[in-house]
Amino acid sequence: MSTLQIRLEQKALEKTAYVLKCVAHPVRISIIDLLTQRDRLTVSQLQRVLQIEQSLLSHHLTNMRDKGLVDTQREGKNVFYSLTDSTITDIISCIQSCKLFS
Amino acid sequence: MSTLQIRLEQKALEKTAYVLKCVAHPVRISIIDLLTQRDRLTVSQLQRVLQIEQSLLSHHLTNMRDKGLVDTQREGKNVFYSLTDSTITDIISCIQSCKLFS
DNA sequence: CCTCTACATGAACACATGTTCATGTATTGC
DNA sequence: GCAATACATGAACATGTGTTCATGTAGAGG
Repeated sequence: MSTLQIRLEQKALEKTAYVLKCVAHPVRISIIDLLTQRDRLTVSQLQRVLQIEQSLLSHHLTNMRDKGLVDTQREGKNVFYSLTDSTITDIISCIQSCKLFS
Repeated sequence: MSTLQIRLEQKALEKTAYVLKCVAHPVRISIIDLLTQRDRLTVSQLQRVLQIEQSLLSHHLTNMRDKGLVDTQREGKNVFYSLTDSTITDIISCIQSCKLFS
């Protein structure tokens, strides 16, 4: 029997919690779900589906961008959002397969 | 091209966010990590490894219990904590394989 | 240059969360 | 019954988060 210890470094723990906290919101989970379906979407496109106030959506997107979850590209008047790391999707499907969450 | 829509029901979204929010904390991630290594652990055992105040740990554990992440069994003076759903572990390993989190 | 569209930002607020400290409760052994 | 161990709980506080509202900026078209 090996000694019991935390298998993650402090830094990794904090980063993980930091990013997970950002995922842990209904609107932001929806955004991730939508971005796995379309690769990239404008704010307006997201807003049409999510049916929330433009500024609220913008705050959420800025939040996700700050934490490195999404990237942006401006094209004319539009700003396209996309997932920086598509493996984030795995977390969503992982969650869905978890009885705890249903 | 199919129409764009959120593939999760509102209830599922909320439950997912609710539980994820609970996972998203360094101490609680550590607890999950430790409980995947040992199946069940007492508060004192956890405290020895985590090196945090007893009451703080207890609050975190109560929190996790309220949200259905862990179960408890009392045996004499000890209370054993265990994961209710071992698939929660998948989220942790999923996170670790995700570049975003390192 | 004006206006419209698309998006971002900042202040303000209500509310949730993390932590500490003090105290409470359950079980065991004497 | 008393003390010690193991754990839980509650109040209080600081800090963080989600949301709204008002306003700002950037690009396109006329």
